[in-house]
Amino acid sequence: MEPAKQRKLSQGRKKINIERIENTGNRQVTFSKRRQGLFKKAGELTTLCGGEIAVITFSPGDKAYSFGNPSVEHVVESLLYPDNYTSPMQVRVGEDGLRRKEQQELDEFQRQLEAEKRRTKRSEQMKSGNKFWWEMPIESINNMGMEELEKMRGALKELKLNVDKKAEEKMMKESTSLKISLPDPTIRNIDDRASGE
Amino acid sequence: MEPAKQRKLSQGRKKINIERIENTGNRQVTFSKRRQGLFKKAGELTTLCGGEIAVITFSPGDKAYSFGNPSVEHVVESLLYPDNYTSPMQVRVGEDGLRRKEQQELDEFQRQLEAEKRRTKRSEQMKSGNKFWWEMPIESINNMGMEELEKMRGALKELKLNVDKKAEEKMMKESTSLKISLPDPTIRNIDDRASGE
DNA sequence: TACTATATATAAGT
DNA sequence: ACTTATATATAGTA
Repeated sequence: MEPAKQRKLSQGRKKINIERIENTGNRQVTFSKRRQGLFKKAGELTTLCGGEIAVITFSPGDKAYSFGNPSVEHVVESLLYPDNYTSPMQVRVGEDGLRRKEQQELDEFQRQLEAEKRRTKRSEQMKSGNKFWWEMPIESINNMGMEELEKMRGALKELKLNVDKKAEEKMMKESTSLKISLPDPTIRNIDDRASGE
Repeated sequence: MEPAKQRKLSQGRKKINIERIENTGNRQVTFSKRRQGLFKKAGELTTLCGGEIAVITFSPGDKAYSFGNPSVEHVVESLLYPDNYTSPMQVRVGEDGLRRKEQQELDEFQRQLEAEKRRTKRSEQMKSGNKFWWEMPIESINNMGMEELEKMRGALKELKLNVDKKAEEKMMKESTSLKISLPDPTIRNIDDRASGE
């Protein structure tokens, strides 16, 4: 009744050495599978142990994948800005219930932005240089839609005012004991070339 | 022939549900084991497939662990600044030779700043909602040192100019065919815990 | 920490 | 994408 069984359906998993897989197709498949496995484990780890985690990888094809709990950004910033420094991205909005809806729109938009940034292919070398969050890549501004641009514009204006104000306050307060001078000239130079004000 | 076997040396691995481990000691042990496993897998992935990877986790005790190839910083930056982006502070200082030196001082200083921040231990908070970084509240501005403040001020000004400019460009261009909406359906690879590609 | 029985991940093959 | 045999990871225990 039974048809002759073909020898073995599979030889099962074989042992492999941990070294670069030369076959391109194979490499991609393996990356895909293992990335999934890795993300799954990462998720399990946080669920089981309650820590935070971020995993970021670039595929051989240079595409970015990431997994994060609570979010990649959160974890990365926790690493970059330890201490009680309140992370700009994570600032509390709490008591002002009014903003919640707006908030969600923004979050959604942020996801888009991030995604868009990631979508682009990155180039080989990253010159040294350190970037701060408030040095937003011009590129991502280019990618913004009108609506978002306007929102940002308004917020930025307000923010700038606050910063200017604080800067001056501190300047007054610390001017006596301040030794460094991250001097105005430097900054003005930059202003100059852009604004011509 | 055999002496009575002591029950079993081990019942072996038991199945567990993926949910928070309440027992503290257990949780720590599990974190430790699984973190090791995760990092190992991460390493294998890059070796096998040649991509890049960064894994960052905070233990339940809030200690930071990370694994990266070639390095965490490299990968994180690749994610944040995909293209051959040059930060605003470094942009086009070229034509005016005079500014180069200042530029370098600034960069160096910034590096130090960042290093210093990293040294500190982070605290636990940041529970409630997020806002966009460009809607940074005053409280975090208050926490900034003078140097950082000044630097931010410069960058911010430039950023604002860029945004203003872009906003106006777009305004012109899109005023006829207003169809803002969030672009692009094709961003699958991010925040996509489960599915594969 | 070290051990082992078992749960899970996954290399090949289809 | 799906399957299967096997390699690996790991929960509970000593």
